[in-house]
Amino acid sequence: MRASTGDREQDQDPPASPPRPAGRRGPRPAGAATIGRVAEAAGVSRATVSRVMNGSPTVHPELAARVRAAAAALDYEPSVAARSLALGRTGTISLVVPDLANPLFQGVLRGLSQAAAKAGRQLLVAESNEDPEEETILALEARRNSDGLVLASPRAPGERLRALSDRLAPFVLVYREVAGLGAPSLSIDNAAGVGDLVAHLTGLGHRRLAYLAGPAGSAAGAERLAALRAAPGIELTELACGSMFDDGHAAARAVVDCGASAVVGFNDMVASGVLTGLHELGVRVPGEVSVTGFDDIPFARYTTPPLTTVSIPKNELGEQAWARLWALMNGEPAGYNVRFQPRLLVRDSTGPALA
Amino acid sequence: MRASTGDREQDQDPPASPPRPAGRRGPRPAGAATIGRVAEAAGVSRATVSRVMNGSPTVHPELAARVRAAAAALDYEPSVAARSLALGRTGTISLVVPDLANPLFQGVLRGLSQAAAKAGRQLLVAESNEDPEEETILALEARRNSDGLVLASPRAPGERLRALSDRLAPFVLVYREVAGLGAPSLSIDNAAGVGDLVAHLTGLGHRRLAYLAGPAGSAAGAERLAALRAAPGIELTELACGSMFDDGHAAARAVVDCGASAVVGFNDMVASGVLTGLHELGVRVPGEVSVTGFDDIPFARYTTPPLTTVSIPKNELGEQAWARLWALMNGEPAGYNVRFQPRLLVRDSTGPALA
DNA sequence: CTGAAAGCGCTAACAG
DNA sequence: CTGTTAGCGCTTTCAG
Repeated sequence: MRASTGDREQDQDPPASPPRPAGRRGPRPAGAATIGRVAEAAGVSRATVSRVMNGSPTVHPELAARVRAAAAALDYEPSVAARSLALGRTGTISLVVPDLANPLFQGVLRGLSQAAAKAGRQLLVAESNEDPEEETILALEARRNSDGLVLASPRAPGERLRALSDRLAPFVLVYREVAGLGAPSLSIDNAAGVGDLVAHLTGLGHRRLAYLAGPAGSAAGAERLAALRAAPGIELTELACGSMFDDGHAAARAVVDCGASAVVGFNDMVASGVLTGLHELGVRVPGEVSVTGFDDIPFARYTTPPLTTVSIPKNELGEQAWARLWALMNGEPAGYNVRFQPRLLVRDSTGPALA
Repeated sequence: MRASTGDREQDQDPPASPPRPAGRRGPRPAGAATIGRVAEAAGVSRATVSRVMNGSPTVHPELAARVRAAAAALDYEPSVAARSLALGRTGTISLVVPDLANPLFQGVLRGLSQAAAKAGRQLLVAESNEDPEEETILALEARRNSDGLVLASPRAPGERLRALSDRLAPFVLVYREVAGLGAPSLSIDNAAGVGDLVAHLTGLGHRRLAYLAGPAGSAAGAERLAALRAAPGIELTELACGSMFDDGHAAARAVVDCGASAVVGFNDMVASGVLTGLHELGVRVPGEVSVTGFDDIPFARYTTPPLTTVSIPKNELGEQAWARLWALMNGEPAGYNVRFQPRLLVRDSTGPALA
């Protein structure tokens, strides 16, 4: 990367829009239409308007038509707040994640967003910036503004989650399982994923593996490491590493030095980081060393060479979370926890070990 | 990409959580604490509790303490719905985008999310799946559940936006500018970006450029193409192309055939697609042909070679959108539109043209 | 500095 | 099938 140019921004166009009075009282833009006005205009009671607006079939067609006409004429839009108060629900659910830039959470965001939309529910989103304490606060807050919560909190102490459980309910936990929690959880079977990876690698003749360990706090990282340590028939070198591209990039040297024939990255970012690092060092992948990742982020298909990795159902986690939450919100039992089995995706970054 | 293994999912753990009654009335979990109960417990009026909860300084410290104690003892949490109804605002703003998987919108999502959080506001998110019609519906709906809206609607007809303007206000438009709209807009100066790119390329001696055109509907694409056509001193070949990696990948052949010494991608995805395609064809980048992208998505730093591209302030768009919206919500004038000037990022995918 | 009372806009029994 | 009547839980004048 060499240079860069360019200004920041630049104004233009004349201003507009008259300043409207700041602190009004009452929700509506001014003398906006209420159910009462519509009732009056249509010459019926508010109850009838309410029924029409909610599609009750027990209203005489003619009246219904009159009401609809009046509503349209007045540009009537029901007040969500009033509705929530009367109904006791908001029509909204919320999602709290550590980091919106992380593809893992983007996946559940998308899945959840679409599932919720399909059911006509709105979605509130909050991000904790990886702060577990903040996470629980946000969760509480988000929960109060909605009818249910999907929580991704990889690092908050289980104890705290259990303590908050009642106030968060109904909610479902994703990417994690906490013992004794009264909420369903959807998680990933990291051990199985690692198992598949190791089987693939040993099948190709690899014996000496290097592991690019992720950040210390990560529960997923711990599971993956444990599984690796427990894997039979391999000789493991653990290399400290973060979770980002640059961490993997920086580890390339150490990888070649340790003499491993295959390197297992904590996730796809560090894996593509080593990929680049190895390329720079003139080490051929998969010719001289094989590289694997974890997660199958969108980017993983497009590295050179395309990354062999373990795919986890990110979107599906979101969809399933919706299904669970929906059940919970309807008073159905939480049901069994589920642990998704990852899927090995063999691409071109792995090959036979040198004889 | 060769094989794949693995199951889908797998149950475990016994169930739990007693089914609670489905259709109750009233918001709270059951006989939850209301302001009234707290008042009673503290031996004061509801008005006083309200004052305390809202930090009014005009309450006797002792009373305040009693109230707080009672509230804590009862696990009191104010009803957001009731509050919204009485106050006339929800404490929430909303964001509507075509596609949550798009890095452009993820950027404004993050920027907006953080800015709103800093101000103690919640964020509602909705995604239209690229359907302009749906977009406006969602926008209306989202707006009703919040105090303000940030809308990214690259394809909805300007006419429709103008028509809806009143009902959407206060709102701000991002990545786009619509004439005669009563709302501020934050957009990108695509022509300037293209200008920088062309200057860079011609500076390196390139004369024959190929342009990988984006999808037809895109306003940004149109601006970029127009700027390219207007650029002096170059010979331009326009190649049909989409906006995805695979589109760029597929275009590699055509690029070499047309004899251009530099190829300008509609965005970073197609640019990295050609990068890969050219690599496969044995064409050296930037040795034989130079490649540029647009947007500076996170991935762009990590392609081989790293992509020369035009960076646009995605997060900042979100932050600024918040600032504008906040002003609007306080009855301040909409102010001038702003058009962000992109910044050329020269990395390693561009080099001198062959003599 | 505190309490009483009147809503915010909508829904849901319950009569008719 | 329609209207009347109570609220949902909180805020906010307005008196005291």
